[in-house]
Amino acid sequence: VPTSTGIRARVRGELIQEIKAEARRQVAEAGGSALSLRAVARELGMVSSGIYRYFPSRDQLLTALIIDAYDDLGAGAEAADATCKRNDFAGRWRSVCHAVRDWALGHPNEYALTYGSPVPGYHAPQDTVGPASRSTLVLAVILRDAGVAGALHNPFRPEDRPALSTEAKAQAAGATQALPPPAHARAGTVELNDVPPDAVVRALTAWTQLFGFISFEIFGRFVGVVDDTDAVFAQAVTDMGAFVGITMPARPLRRRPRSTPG
Amino acid sequence: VPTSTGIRARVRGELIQEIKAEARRQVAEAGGSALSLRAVARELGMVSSGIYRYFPSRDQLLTALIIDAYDDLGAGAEAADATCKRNDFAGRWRSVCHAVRDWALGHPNEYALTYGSPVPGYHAPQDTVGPASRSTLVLAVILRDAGVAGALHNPFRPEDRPALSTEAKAQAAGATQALPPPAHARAGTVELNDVPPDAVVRALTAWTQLFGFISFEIFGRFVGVVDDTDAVFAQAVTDMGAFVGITMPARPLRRRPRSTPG
DNA sequence: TGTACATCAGTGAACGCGCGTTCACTGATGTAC
DNA sequence: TGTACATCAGTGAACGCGCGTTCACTGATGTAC
Repeated sequence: VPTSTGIRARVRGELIQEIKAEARRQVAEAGGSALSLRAVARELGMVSSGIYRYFPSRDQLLTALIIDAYDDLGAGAEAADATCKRNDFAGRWRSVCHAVRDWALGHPNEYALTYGSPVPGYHAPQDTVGPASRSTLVLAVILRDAGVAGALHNPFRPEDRPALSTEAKAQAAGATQALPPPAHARAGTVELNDVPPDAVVRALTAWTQLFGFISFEIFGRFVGVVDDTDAVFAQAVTDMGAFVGITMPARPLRRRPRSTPG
Repeated sequence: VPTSTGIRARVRGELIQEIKAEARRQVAEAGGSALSLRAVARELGMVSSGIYRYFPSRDQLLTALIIDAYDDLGAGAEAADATCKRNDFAGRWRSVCHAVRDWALGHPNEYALTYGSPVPGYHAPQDTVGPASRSTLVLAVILRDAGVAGALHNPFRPEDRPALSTEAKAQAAGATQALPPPAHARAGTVELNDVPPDAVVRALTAWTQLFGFISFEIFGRFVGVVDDTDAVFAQAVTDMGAFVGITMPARPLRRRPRSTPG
């Protein structure tokens, strides 16, 4: 019976987790480029070369962290989506957007690792693209569901409604096909056939806005301009939801807990 | 006569420019954290310690580059704005947004330096905040001018118009006051008294969208999703201009020149 | 115009640091008969 | 159940690298009388 092999494998798995946890701690403190195998080993009471039993190189450890971060964010987005009634598209949109921001503010350096400028000298391998799209896919599914339910309307007054260029329309069709199947095969490929192309383009725009806001907040762009970022973010989520075409009823502001200084 | 002193000062100034140019080249190639005083000196045929005659530390050289980058971007935005008739708010909005993106795509690593995740171990000093706000100020002035001219309308159909939370409204008032005077004192403080608070909040949202899109494009988020980023960006600029409240007439797509592979 | 002195640019050696990765090794843990 | 062997985890020394910064120095360039 290979139970003894199982024990070795389990211990090995646990140590891999410990290494990642310590590496994550370092990334959280000083950013991705500060990740050092020697420092990780030191902290674990190990000699530096010992790490090589578990990760073949620094880059592979970094890759593992990045994949975990994407998966963590994606799981958070999926969980936030799951708390809402399926036909409450405004609620789902809000819930997922706030979950993405909450995760980012809770893990600023992991956010920087995944959505900031790439770590110098590191190039992401193919394995990251599945997990990377997981959170985006949640938003895409909301869009699709709203489209299928006929709950997407162009929200602009006729006289203010911008024309959709033929080139942008073509891109909307392309993006519809391009959505990859989710990492853990929770669902099949997302088809956006029931979403009008102008709404697809506005959704792409909203997608960039969501992460643009979060990046600005984490990288300090709002200092001296906006202090109550909770309020402005919530308003932006509402406005952009409406912009995409979801009807967004008013809702009281839910705040993030703030850490109280000693 | 101090003309001889003048000569020394001029030569000194030129070498400072050469050092910055070489440093910029390195940043453009490998990112901000790869900037090395030794490498700069080497490339200039100088011994590494010689640099210290011109910059007291690596961080100060990096700061100089960052300030230059902000100023370059800001000057580009101002120039783009200046090409338009003052009351052509749609044209000014488009022109400035495209100028910001053009600059960013032309200087991806300087963009990463300024709008990406902060360089590890580096903390930006106070001198950068003036230049940093220069490009933003151009957008703010367009918003103000449109407001003063009565050219801002809430573009949403009444039934899709999101409510403005009282907290967000308060932030709009704050942001109005907070806009700093421009770096080179081209104009006084920008007052947004004639811009309705909901439009101010939507403008903040559009601001984050602009840089969010550019960051996604430069950091490779669109790979496999959108290929004609020119088209989608132009559409996003149009849609977001309308979202803010500017009437955006249709306009043919102007493309960025693409580099043709050898 | 000519000399004495001060300023400044650039040199070269050195300090001390931490890094990723390799390699031959020692024991301990598990496997097969 | 007991022994012989293979696997694997972790060690410790070493290689070679590039970095930021300091410091005492040598000449050349400019200044003052």
